[in-house]
Amino acid sequence: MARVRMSDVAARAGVSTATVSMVLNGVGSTRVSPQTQQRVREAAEAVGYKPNSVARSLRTQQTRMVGLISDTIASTPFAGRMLAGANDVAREHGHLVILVDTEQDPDAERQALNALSGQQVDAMIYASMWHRVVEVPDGLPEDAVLLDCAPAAGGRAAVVPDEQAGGMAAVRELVTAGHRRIAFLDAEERFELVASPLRHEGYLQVLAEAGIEPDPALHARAEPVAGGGREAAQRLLDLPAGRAPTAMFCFNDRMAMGAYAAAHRRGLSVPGDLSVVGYDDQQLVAAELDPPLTTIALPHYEMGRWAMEVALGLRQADRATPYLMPCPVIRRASVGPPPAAFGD
Amino acid sequence: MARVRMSDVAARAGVSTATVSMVLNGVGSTRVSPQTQQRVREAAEAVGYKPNSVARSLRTQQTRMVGLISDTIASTPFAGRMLAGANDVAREHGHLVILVDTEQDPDAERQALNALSGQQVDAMIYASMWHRVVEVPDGLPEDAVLLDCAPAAGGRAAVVPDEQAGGMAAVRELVTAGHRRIAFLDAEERFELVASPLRHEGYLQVLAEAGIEPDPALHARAEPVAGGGREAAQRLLDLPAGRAPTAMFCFNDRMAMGAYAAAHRRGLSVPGDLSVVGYDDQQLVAAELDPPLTTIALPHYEMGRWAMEVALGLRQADRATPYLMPCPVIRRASVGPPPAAFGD
DNA sequence: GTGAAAGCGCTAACAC
DNA sequence: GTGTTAGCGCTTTCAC
Repeated sequence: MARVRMSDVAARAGVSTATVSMVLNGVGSTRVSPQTQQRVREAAEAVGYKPNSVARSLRTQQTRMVGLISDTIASTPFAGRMLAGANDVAREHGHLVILVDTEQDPDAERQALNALSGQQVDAMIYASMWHRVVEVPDGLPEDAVLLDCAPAAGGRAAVVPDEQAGGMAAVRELVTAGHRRIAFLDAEERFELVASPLRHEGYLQVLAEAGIEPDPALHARAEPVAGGGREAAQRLLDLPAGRAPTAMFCFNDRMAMGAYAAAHRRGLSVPGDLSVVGYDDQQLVAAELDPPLTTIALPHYEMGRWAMEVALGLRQADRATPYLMPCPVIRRASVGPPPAAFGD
Repeated sequence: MARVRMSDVAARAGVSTATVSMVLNGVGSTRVSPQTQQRVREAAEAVGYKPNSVARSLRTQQTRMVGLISDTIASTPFAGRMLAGANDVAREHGHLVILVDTEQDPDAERQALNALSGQQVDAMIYASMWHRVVEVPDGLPEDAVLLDCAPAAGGRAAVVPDEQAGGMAAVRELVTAGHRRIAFLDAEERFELVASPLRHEGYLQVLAEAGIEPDPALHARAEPVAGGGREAAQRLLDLPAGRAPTAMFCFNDRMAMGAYAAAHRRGLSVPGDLSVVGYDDQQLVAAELDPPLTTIALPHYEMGRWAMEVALGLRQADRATPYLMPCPVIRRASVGPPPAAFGD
């Protein structure tokens, strides 16, 4: 079954292809008579006409496709939400997204850039699967939008999570519950996570607001995984009574998972004896922990939407500094008042 | 900066566009003189020529793009691996993938199908983000490949995990370690997971091979999440000594996480007192548990590759029955011999 | 060994 | 109101 073309519709309706084109694109609504329009539509329906977007793209010079280059779609559970956000906006506006995963290979990146520009995509998004600062590859169009990463050199539309505000929100949960000895289980510096100093800054700021003197002993660092969190938490819990924390703000949910383990090992209950706040809102971890973890969500879906909106010109972006997307707090059950013994 | 076309290269090299086309596509290598080829290549380089694939596609009637329709990319941590597999193969063969997420909305599905066929994609993959049986939407091309789902009506190329073999492998781990009282923490029937009866079948089969009489009391069902796993495990552990299991094969890693919790609550250690095997190999759960969980991996990456290979015609598929992709066992540290008390 | 010319399926000036 | 026509940028016969 050969594809039916516009000329087939035109022939059947007894009009020219120009007329068919106008009618089907709603352009000549005022110019073409209603009867003709009717006839054209019926003919199109009858022969099962489907426009060929390749031909249209060649003619109009726009493809209604946007390229999305990502460094590693596979290894992060967040990728999906980001793609979903971008995808939704694209679909809402009649666009398709071409996904290319470069796996952090500069070669693949160049190739992808070439392929996409050859494909004449209308816009491009360059996405990182975790918040970082990137060296923008040359060849990336000026108007490409950076998603979950900030350009080392600046001057580009970009969106990243507002980590500092997120850190503040996390610590506020704890301060509000009455805690004064609040630890920060941070990632080790060698991981070079841009979120790390930002969240720490937020932590310090809220302590200051609350008039709490930050205790350097309460700023622990470890590998940002469950095991690291457990070790760090154990060290903290080993502090002499009165100096030990009654609450922990963890760099991520996995470390929080470790903090739970450390507490349980010494017979402490969460949140009875120890309150815990995580970061990331990783479904598989945060929601399944017992008790469910209060945490700060990374706004991946929203960032995906934002990036696509800017890419499609639906929204203006300030190229001077990345847009900071708020990180909402997800209240579950791991925060409570400090135990009476440490009450004051 | 206007795009440079083939005619620009031709002009600069002093040849016709036909010649440029041949040279750049390596078609006329025998026909065009080496000198001319050289000149053309230099000219192309000099003016920074990038072929316009839209025009090429219109002419050649193939776009080197494959459409990948998925039902929910967002909500599963596995989506990424599947996409990565498909993407890798596509890239290895000079293709691009257009990703469309329909969020299980039949309307969006129809739209996506239309958009992709209008886009003249060379092939199509229809992916489910968890193993199920699907009603294939009409309009899906005959030669589309189903990924992680089986067509209700049959007759299509499809790939799904070999759940039964996976179940067998899991239970074999336990039998080999010396266990005879092995429980299966299954998902409740209301979830209608096609994997569930298949894994159960594998479980029964290995018990039979090992000459172990299956005890219906050891086939527990619960919601396939951590909480469900914990409850089911508790019930099992409540069985009178001698009837209680020394090992548990859990429908998924989250339930296994619950089984750990149940064991810990009653002071049992894993794997000292209780051996546990999961399913899925969810990185954030399986690897971070303490001790790390022995589990069966879902071969998402491989299935993604397989689907793309079939889609691109690099591999033949039997349309009569879905291809069963093996699920490898991932040995970590949650399996050991049964405790001496229950030794025999 | 190279070029001229037709045409992929569509849109948009411009005629009438 | 509707049709004619000229391309969009490329590939590919066919002529020379």
